[in-house]
Amino acid sequence: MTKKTYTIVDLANLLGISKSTVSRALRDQYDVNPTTREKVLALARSLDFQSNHFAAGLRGNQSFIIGVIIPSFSIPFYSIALEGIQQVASQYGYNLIVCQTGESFTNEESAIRHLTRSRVDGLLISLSKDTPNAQHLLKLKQRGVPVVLFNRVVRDADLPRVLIDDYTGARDAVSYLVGRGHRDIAHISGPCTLMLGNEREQGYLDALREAGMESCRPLMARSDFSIESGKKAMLSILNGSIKPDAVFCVCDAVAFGAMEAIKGKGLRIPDDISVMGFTDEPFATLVTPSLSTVCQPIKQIGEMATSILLEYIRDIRGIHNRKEEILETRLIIRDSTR
Amino acid sequence: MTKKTYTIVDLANLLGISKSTVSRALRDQYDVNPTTREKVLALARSLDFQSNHFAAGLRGNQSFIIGVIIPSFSIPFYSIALEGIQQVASQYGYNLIVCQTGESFTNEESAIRHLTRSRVDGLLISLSKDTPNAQHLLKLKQRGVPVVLFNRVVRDADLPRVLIDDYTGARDAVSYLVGRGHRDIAHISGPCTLMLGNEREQGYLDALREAGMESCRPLMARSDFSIESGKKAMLSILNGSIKPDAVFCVCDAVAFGAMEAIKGKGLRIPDDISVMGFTDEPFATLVTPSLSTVCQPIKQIGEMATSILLEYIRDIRGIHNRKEEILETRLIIRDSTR
DNA sequence: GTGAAAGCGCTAACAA
DNA sequence: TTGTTAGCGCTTTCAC
Repeated sequence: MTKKTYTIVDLANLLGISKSTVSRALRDQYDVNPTTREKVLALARSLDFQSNHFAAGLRGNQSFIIGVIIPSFSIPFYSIALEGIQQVASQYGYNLIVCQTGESFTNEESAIRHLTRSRVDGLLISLSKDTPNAQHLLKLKQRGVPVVLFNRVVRDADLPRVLIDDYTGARDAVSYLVGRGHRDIAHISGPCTLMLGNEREQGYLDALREAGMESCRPLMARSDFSIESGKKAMLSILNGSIKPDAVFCVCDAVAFGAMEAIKGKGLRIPDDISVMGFTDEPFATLVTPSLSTVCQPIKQIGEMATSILLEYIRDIRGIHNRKEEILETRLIIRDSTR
Repeated sequence: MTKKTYTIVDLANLLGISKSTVSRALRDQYDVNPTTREKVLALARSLDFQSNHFAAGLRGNQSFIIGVIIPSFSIPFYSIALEGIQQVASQYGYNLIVCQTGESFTNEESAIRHLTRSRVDGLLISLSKDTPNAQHLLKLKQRGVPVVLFNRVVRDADLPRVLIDDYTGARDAVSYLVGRGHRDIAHISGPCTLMLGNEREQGYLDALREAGMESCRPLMARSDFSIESGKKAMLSILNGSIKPDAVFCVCDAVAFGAMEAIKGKGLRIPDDISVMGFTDEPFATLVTPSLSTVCQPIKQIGEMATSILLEYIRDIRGIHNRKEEILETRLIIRDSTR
């Protein structure tokens, strides 16, 4: 029933030559008689022959697969980053196996185990919000598995990584709010384990300090990266002792949640409270009012992380020659800030 | 530098037994002396041994990989479906290689070639909007590659598939609008090649007919699945000879675009025009006003497609015993309809 | 209960 | 330029 899938031995027998010659002809990289090569190629085409990637990989001790670990498919940032990752990967003949952790450290660890067992040639990782430290990553490093981190890292993760300048992005955003006359600027920050959360918070604090303003507890709340938690955090600020006239959120999703909370209280955006997000996901333009935010070059982050990983894998760059790439952000003002 | 990765031969040598025994012990599925097994397992644990998936696959002629082809990571439907797919796949020890076509038929064909070359054990496919027919899929079928289609199919695709009842979903939605007193209901439909577009359009037409209303050209426009095209289509309707008091859109993204167009014209939603979407993506609740829509069990679609594919792969169901699964939708009324 | 040996499909010395 | 041969790491007869 099932049509047989051909092997190079089949081709060799059909042509009355050896399988080595077939193998060589197929990869045109060796001295093969042009006539022979043509015959092989023609037969391969007509039989729709596809050489077995895995057998080749087993032999050459590589799988041509890159493992990607992300917190969730449903975070638009990762959808877009994945497009960049896939583009570069497939350009070099690599496939992707993508695992999502659902923001759980345990799942992250098992994903790593899973992928190394599948003998991926390298790993692209964006940490879960629950990941407390980089122990599991350092183990990978010791084992010599090429790893590049992107977007979400923890402080002690001494591995190649592609990040954005979270600190400056946040400081610029808050400075902008200050410049527009806001006095009581609230901040909803991210999980304290991830560097991105700390950096953005520090940017917020420094922007206030530079303006001679005090930061104060009642205007600060912590969330994760979900809409729901953004809503809750905003509510707690709104119910606090000081009424904010602006809020800077650790990410767009949290900003969306904050907007819901603000509207729910019958307050107007931006008249009563300005809202500033971070990332510039596609939906930032679609909410009402459209969201002012700090734009990240998302796709480029994915592309760059992949390029660097491929440099390690293809041994262009020594594995212990750690590389860090910091990309710039850009402030985008829309209608949620006055 | 790089720590060696161990093989079963290493374990065997270390323990002074044969690699066959190690192999058997590791898979606890054969008669192995409990003591021996314990020794093997203990050593494997302490060495952090991970058996080579591909070598096993090469031997057993399977890769434990499922290929997934989707139009784009950035369509929320697929992010969610992917979660369901991954959940079921990993439960059975399968990995996912995901390719996106970017809505291009050419890319779809090359993704298929790519994945079969990688010897995936089966394929989960949702067609691109440009795919004109099912020729390429039938070729897969002839080659005996297990394939399950989901969500987006073309009419002549005689393969196992998981769909929703697009027709009924659409008819119910439009009937609801009729029942709420709307008289001039517009429709923005999808690409005419995909069944989903035709079915939803037919549901729209039949709902009107049942109510004794005429459908008319000026109230119908075609789009793809993008926000931009939804906006453009809505604009063309708005500039037409008949002013609609409601619009039923082929999907949520198109509805978001339509909402932008309507607002841009200074019209109010739902007071002047009601808007109805299809799918119930997460952002349906976040736009203003929140979007009334037809809810699909997205994650369940992914889970079910994967379960069925696995049945074929694991030969529980004969490959020529085609199976079609049609899931129900549910109308969700929010604030975009009056 | 365990070992020896063959073989999955491919690549890469090494010979010819 | 081509063929022979060994072997990647694993599973699975077939003996013992």
